[in-house]
Amino acid sequence: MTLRELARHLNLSITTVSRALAGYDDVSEATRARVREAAERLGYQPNPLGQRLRSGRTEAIGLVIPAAPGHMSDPFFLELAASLGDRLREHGLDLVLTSAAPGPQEMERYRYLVEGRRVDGVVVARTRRHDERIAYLAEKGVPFVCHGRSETPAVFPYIDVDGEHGFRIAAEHLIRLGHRRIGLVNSPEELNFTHHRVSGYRQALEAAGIPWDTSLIEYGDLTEESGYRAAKRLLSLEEPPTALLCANDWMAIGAMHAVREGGMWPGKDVSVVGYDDLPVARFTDPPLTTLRQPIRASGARLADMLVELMNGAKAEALQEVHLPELVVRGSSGPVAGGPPQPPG
Amino acid sequence: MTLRELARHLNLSITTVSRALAGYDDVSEATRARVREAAERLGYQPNPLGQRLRSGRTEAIGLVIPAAPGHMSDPFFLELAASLGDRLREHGLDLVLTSAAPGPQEMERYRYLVEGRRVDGVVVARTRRHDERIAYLAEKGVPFVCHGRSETPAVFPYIDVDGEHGFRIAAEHLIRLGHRRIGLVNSPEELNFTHHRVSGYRQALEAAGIPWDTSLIEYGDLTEESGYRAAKRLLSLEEPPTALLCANDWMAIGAMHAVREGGMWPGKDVSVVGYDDLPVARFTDPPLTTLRQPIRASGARLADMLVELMNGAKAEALQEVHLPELVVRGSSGPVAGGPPQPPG
DNA sequence: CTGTTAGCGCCTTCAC
DNA sequence: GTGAAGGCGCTAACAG
Repeated sequence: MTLRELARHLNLSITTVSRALAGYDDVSEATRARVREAAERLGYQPNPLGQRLRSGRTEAIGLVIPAAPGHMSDPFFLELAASLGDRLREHGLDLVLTSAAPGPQEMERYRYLVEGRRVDGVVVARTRRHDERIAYLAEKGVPFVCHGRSETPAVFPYIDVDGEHGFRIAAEHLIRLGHRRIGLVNSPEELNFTHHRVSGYRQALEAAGIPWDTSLIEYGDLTEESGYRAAKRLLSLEEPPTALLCANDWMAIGAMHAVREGGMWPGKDVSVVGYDDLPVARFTDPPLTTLRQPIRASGARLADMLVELMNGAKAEALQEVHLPELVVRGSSGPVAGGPPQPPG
Repeated sequence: MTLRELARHLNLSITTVSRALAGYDDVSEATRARVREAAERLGYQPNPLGQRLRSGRTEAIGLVIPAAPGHMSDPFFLELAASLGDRLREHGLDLVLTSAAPGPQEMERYRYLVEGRRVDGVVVARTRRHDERIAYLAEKGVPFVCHGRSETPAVFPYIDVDGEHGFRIAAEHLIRLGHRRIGLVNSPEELNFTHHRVSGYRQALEAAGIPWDTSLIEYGDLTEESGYRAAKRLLSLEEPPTALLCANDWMAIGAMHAVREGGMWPGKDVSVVGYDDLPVARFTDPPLTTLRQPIRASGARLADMLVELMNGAKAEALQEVHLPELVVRGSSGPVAGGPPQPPG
């Protein structure tokens, strides 16, 4: 059922039908009613292909998940994608999804979306400190919004969670429990939030007069496995930490496993703190102390921001930083008499 | 840069340029070379909007994740979506993603995609025994493929994992370890795989001469929370099970938590088995015995199937059932002397 | 108030 | 080997 067919049924011109349905006020109420009724009855739906060619807009937004398949156990991205997709649909936009591990292939995906004119805008997730994607999109002048800030020189809308605040309150929490050797199971250095978090951690240490010790920092790639390995390394130090601050819940779960393997108890011998408050965090043993981020709300807000941007809003006015909230559970507890024995 | 502009640059007609680029052989090699070079140099890319209107195809495939935002911690869907998206792109198709909890809103999403002509085909995930979505798509004649079978009367391509086999070998494993009271932390009854799995479980019991006891079956909704609750109920039976077979890893994690809370040890007092082999399964304490499904490969294969279907392949020829593999870890072990004491 | 006309960018008969 | 013309479905400027 096309506009033309509908018009023929009604003995009207295509134009009139189009305008009647679009709600123009230069069409008589009688005609409009007749058109509406017929459209309803015959199940007319405008063909988006025609509308899109006409308007030059694809009515689609792109999202490239920055992880290779097989390494995306992170529900974070699913929540983000789903909430984005849902809210975008309310704005009449489709969400087009692909994935690619950071690197040349990832940039190729962006070029495909942008230069192949497959989307009107883009959402960038998990920003990096120096972010090629942002530089590219800014240069091309494509509307885009980011989950996370970046030091890449460009002005763009973003939502971020204040990782500095997060790690500061988490470290303060541990310090209050008596911990003075707090290991960091850190995220990759290239990620933008890594720096904010480290600096929050540092602030808490300084305020408590605890010396800065780089041997207490180990890096992982946000997977359980990498958290496990990083924790292993930290726990085998001569003077091991009594607490582990981890950059996400997955690494915290890996870290707890390492603690267990060392014959110690998370929350008793070694405290462990995560980040994200995934649903699973309530069900680990012991349940995980962690920082809660509002993922779902962020997705919806990012969708709104992108629409506002495309409608001409200023990027400067579309920048938000939210505070994470510390959720204390059993995996963090008072420091034990002395530091725990190293494993083995 | 449009075809017309490119043609003008070359002093050629649009037709010739179009055909030169499309590889028709009725264009001279010299012209073709000239056209190719200019297209390259000027960065010509065909506008998909024009192609789509012309061909009547949207070049997009829809996926509606059957879960409300906030309840989709299931990395399964992310893996599926990402692997689908990547492979579809190789076929020149975009993946359009939304989500909706099963129910009227979900059907509305499908209608939006299909009747709104926003996609050429659809992927249905987590099929249900009687599946409205399948009935709808079959009736509309839209090309679609499913992850999972269904009893809904329709012939369609699918990939499924043999849950009957899975739960049978898992139950056999537990029986070999001496368990005779094996509780089921089951998935929702409306899901198609639930029945296959229960029947595999039943077969194993029968083969071992263990009587069927419906009080050992509790239902959850695949979240940790529901697994926790179901396990609580089972463990508070007068004669509690010594092993818990769970329909996915999340519920298994919830179940292990319940076991712990009852002062018992997963893998010692009560064995726990999951399903999916999520990355996290290696890092729980104890690590989780579970059934491994090839999710990533399934996504890619589903994309291929859908393309084949749209190219005229018979649906009957596109139906595959894969075998899951039992991965034995520490959460399952020999039955303890007697049944464990109920908690509290 | 309604209809005619044109054009978005592409592809594909058909004619030369 | 190449060009002209038409049309996919829609909207909007412009007449009447």
